[in-house]
Amino acid sequence: MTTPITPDELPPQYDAAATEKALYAEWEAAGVFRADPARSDRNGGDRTPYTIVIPPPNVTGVLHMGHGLNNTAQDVLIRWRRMSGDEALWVPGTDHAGIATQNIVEKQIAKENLTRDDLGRDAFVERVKTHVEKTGGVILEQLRAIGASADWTRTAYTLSPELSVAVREIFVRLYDDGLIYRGHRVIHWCPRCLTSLSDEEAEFNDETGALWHIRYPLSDDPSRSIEVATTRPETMLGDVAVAVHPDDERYADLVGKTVRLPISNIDIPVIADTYVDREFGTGVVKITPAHDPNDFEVGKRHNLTMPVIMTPEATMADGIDAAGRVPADLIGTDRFDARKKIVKQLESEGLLVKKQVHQHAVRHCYRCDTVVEPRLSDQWFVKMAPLAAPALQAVREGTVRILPERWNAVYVNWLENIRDWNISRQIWWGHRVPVWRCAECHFEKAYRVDPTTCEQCGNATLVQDTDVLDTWFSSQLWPFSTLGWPNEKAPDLRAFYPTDALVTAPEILFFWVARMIMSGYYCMGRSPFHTVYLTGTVRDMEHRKMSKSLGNGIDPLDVVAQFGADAMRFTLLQGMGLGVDVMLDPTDLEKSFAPGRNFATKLWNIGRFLLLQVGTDPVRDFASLTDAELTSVDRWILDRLASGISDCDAALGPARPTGATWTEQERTAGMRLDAYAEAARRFVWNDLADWYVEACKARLLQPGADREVARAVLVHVFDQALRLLHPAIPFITESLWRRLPTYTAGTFIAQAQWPSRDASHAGGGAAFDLVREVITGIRQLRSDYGLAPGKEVTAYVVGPDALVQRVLAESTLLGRMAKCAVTADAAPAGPAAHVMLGGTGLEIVLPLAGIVDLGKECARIQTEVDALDKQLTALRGRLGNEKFTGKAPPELVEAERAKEREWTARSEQLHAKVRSLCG
RNA sequence: GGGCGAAUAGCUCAGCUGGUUAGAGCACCUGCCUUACACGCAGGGUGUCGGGGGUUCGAAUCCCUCUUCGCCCA
Repeated sequence: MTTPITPDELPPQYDAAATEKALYAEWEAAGVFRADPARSDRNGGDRTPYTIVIPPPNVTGVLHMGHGLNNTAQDVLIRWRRMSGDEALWVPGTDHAGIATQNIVEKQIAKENLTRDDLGRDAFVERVKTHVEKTGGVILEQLRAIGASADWTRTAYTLSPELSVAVREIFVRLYDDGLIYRGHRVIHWCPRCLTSLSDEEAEFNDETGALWHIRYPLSDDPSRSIEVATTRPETMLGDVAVAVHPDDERYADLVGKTVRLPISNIDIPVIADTYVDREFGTGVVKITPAHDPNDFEVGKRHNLTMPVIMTPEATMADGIDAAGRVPADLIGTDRFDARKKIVKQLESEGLLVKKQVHQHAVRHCYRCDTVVEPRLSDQWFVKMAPLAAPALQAVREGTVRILPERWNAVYVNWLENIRDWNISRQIWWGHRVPVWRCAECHFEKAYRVDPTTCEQCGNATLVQDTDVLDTWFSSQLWPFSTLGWPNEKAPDLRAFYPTDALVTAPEILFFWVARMIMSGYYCMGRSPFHTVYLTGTVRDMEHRKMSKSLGNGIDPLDVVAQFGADAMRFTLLQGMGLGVDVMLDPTDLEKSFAPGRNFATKLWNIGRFLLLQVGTDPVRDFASLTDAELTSVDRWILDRLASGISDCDAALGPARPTGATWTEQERTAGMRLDAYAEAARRFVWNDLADWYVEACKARLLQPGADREVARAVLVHVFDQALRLLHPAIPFITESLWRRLPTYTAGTFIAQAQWPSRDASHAGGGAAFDLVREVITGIRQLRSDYGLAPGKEVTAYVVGPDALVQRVLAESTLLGRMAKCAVTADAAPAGPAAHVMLGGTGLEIVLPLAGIVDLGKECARIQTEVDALDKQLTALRGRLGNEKFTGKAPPELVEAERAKEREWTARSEQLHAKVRSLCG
């Protein structure tokens, strides 16, 4: 049963707003996106699973164009595999985003003049929970608007009870394996967020700063001094030594003596350590063990004290081991103000030698952009080297491939030099570190279930660690925690792990991707996926990354509202070359999304034509058509369809490695989403619309057997085209597909079979290709000679009889598409324009008395033959060169010979024409 | 400072392991509202393949070098 079509129902412009929401609701209600673990062949089913886990957006986030790009890519893959018969699962969900979410709520309560300490831990966490419940998940709703075909029944959340169990489980395992430990060292500290950060969370920014050269007088001889250089003078209050290189003769006699630390006025030793770079600055380094990671190492080697001279908020204060170091007038001063004051004081005391402009990289908090302060503290760390080993091997041996390929080296380099991961954060929003310590006997242990009494001394005096875990500690489990881990028997886990492709931005290769691979091996013994596809970045016309702070973003929902989700998706796909950034103009959405919008409309109108012309009457079963019934145009479009399908398949696949690891060839194959979009577009627009639909118009007007053949082929080809395009353009394809006469009620194109190449039609297009050349040739002449578009002309076809007949057989088409009658009669004498068909001997003569100027026609052909002869001369030169014929591959030489024969024939044909025309 | 990548049409990019008359989309130029579509149709390529050198019968493609830009890491 099909819905009757009225022209009103199909306006010339597709109305996205009226269609998309309703269609999406239908898909969801029908469970089209729901995966069933029982159908996975890993659970005894008959389908190969194909799984993607979404990079979970921040729970309070809103959709931006980066999400649009990323999720369009994932949706194309998942829809493609779903149609290909895989048990396709796309797991959606959100990340609790510890620091980011806590920051938002802290800002909120700041408006009420409250701090989190005013509320207290429990009340604050409740407050964040409430906020998340209210605003969280908006982004998942927005993903539906762009057509994301995720299985919403499996929506996950990194802070859900289920995933919290997973976090506890891996923590305890790592702890019991000795891979989680408490470390006392200098870490990156954000004085605004008041938490430590991992190395990855403290991002480098290149900045122009200053290098101050400061004189530290010798204690026993203030007339002599040693000069140090620093970019952070305020830290000198925490200096415990100055260091020189042991082989540096300049300072050899000073090692062992002490110098007087200015401002604080205490004596500190001069020590020798190979850490010092003799070439940098003065070759003397001040050692501040509590406020610099390198100095910390030096301090440990030399058994130095480690005074902390700042508060967590980075104001100056006497902290641990720092009594008497910070002068009274600096206490409570912000670090940067203190820097100015200290420089000023040094200057007035004549201890400032000079100030140099200095380019250096300064670490900033990735969440609030505050300058990170290195700070000595106790933190929990994960020992990474043992975890990194299998993850490194996975990429090296090709179990996991990273696309674009160049990221492989970046990944390998990072893992080879991996450092332990600081996982504790001094915030409240997140998974609390599951370690309890006994206040009585100090026994300490990590627990899966909250303990009540100390297992060593039996006292009920256990206190839980107050830190929470890095958000990425829970995200690293995402590919298996979302599937039911740690329950190894969970049906989803068995059915869908390992997953297949991971699609994300290169920025989080280390934050997230590498850690998922490591934890995948640690917890599951296998890599969580075999393909990492790193998308490009969405940028504006000045190539700046789109961002909230720059205000150069584009809201995907605006684009959906104006042009439809299909138009947005297609535009993004076209720009999505492997590793290529996508440029869009936030000030001109019309221009930016015109390509997708135009194609969406084109597709809609092909459908409109077809539905209105073919009608709703039953069509013949395509399979029942005999070869004899098909016309040359039918054979041509079926040939083109076969190529189109191959092109799409080659661009997208292979979906997975054929063996346990990717072969050299497979490793870089597929995932060319732009090539897929272009191949499908080219087939639909340039082949189907421009030629086949035009060629069918006359056939559809004439009732009879051929009309039924045309209807059947048209419907079949369009059905196949819609399927090819569905992953890219889900909404329009679905709404057109259900209106086809072949539609079965209750079915969805989203679940229809992906087209497979029908080789029986391959190569069947040659006959019609000749006709296309004739039409194109005539159109060129018409254009060259400025014939009015409506002006009918007569073409006289000259040449080999078989070819002449072939052209005459398509006279209706030539009349329609070239406004040209054809005849085999002898052309009348007089000026005429000519089309010579490459090497076939076929010639089309258009007598155009009064229009064609003999001189111009002569010159036109002369130009053509000159260009050809130039190429032909080069070609003959090559073929005459024995070094070429001797060394080049034989098949190439043969191809060149064939080309020479063809060009020669054509050249002769043209030369003959020139002789007859130009005398 | 270390490593990696890129430079091809006005713009964004394809051109894989050397061999096609160097391509696509957008933009642009010319002519058309040919009843599916002007968000369209027909025709048009507008290029010193960043500069210089080398290897080769043959280089956009490989090597060296310079210039410019980008990314990752410290």
